[in-house]
Amino acid sequence: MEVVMSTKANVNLTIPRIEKFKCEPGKAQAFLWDAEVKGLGVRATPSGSKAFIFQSRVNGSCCRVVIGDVKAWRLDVPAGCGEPSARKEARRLQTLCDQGIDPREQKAAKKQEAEQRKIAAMRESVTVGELWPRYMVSNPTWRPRTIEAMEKAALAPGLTRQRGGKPRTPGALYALFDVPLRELDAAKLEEWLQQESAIRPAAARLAFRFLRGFASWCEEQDDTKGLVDILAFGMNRVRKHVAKAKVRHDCLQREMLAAWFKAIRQCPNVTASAFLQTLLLTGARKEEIARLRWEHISFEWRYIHIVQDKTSEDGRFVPLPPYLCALLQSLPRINGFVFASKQSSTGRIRDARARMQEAIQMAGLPHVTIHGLRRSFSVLADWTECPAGVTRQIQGHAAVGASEINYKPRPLDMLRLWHDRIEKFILTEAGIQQPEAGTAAPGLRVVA
DNA sequence: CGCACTATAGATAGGAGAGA
DNA sequence: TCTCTCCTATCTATAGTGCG
Repeated sequence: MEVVMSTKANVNLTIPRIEKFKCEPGKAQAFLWDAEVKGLGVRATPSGSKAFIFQSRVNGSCCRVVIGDVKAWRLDVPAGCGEPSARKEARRLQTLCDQGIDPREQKAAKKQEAEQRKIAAMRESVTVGELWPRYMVSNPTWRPRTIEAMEKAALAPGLTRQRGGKPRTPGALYALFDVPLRELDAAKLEEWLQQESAIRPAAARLAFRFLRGFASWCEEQDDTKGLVDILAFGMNRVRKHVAKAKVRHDCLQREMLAAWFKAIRQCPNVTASAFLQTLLLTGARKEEIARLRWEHISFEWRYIHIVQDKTSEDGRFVPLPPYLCALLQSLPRINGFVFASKQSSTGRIRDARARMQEAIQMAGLPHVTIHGLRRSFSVLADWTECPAGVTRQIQGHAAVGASEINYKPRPLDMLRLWHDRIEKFILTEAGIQQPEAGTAAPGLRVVA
């Protein structure tokens, strides 16, 4: 684009002249050029703003640069004075142009430099807590449960419990929120882990994993790359402060079955009683059973359809052995849930631990958790010499080993054969009168 | 193939609160 | 009063993955 030069004769710029100078009505802009310094001028616009500009040619093309507002810049300063002025600036720009340097490029370069300095300053000081919110929204594949756990790890102090009014304890990660990313090194991690592991080892372990994920993410971001000492997370001196996960082994052994069944069958809460027995007799996960609906059970074909979770997946089909079949059939139909509760907001059983403990106590047994019932199923199944793969499939474990990973799911009939045996074994050990071994359901092959 | 490790999902424990 | 829910803190289990 060609720059139109002013037709007006150059005048000696003075402060009064600049003040009087105005953009004529109807014109977009007006120029007043200095006679003393070549290229220096004042540009007025209809709105009344006036700025010193510099206009010249560099490498054959026009070049106009805004020096600044006339109110901000002085026209001239006495010789030898260090202060900046419009005339000085224009002379400087002219020398650049004479050298073939485009002042606009120089300006852009300076601007970029300033931005880089700003980023550098940010990098110097940005803290874990400042970046954490960005990290939290960075991965849309995280499930709600994961996000909840991460939020809890990052929980700030000052909140009150919804029940009881006590203060909530801050998350294990929160202690690091003030730490600049640059200072998140092995020593810092060690110090933090030592403190947190002493109070709540498992929570600290979880928080450490979240932090590690966060650190990898920081490495992937352009503006935070290279700030975290990512190797520190793998160092032995750090990792030795991460507590090992403990493994639970509590389980009902065969010789405990009689006492446990006797106690649990006396439980006045028939729903809780049936729920706990179902857990033992299917080896399923607590929540899988708790969310069972009547339409998931076929008494005709004797199977239970265990739905994966609310998301999708069609889950798995497990057999419904005779005793369990009769037990579930006897339950009252209160709502859509097999293990219904009138009090629960979800409409289904929430927590059967109290009944479990009661039974354990009544039976004089050692402590067994509800998840222990799931463990018990596979231990008890071993007594029937049921193939491990069958037990895993009934329980919904992942397939193990190459032969099973590419496996063809066993037909429900085969599972039923074993499942009936397992149930029979458990009930015999428990000394329970068993229902007539009625007609087995016709072969229903389900390719799940 | 087996193991170790990470990421994700879910369970246990304790206790306050509320309804029958 | 009893029994169950449900909130919170804490811990464990399982799937997925990479490596020797």
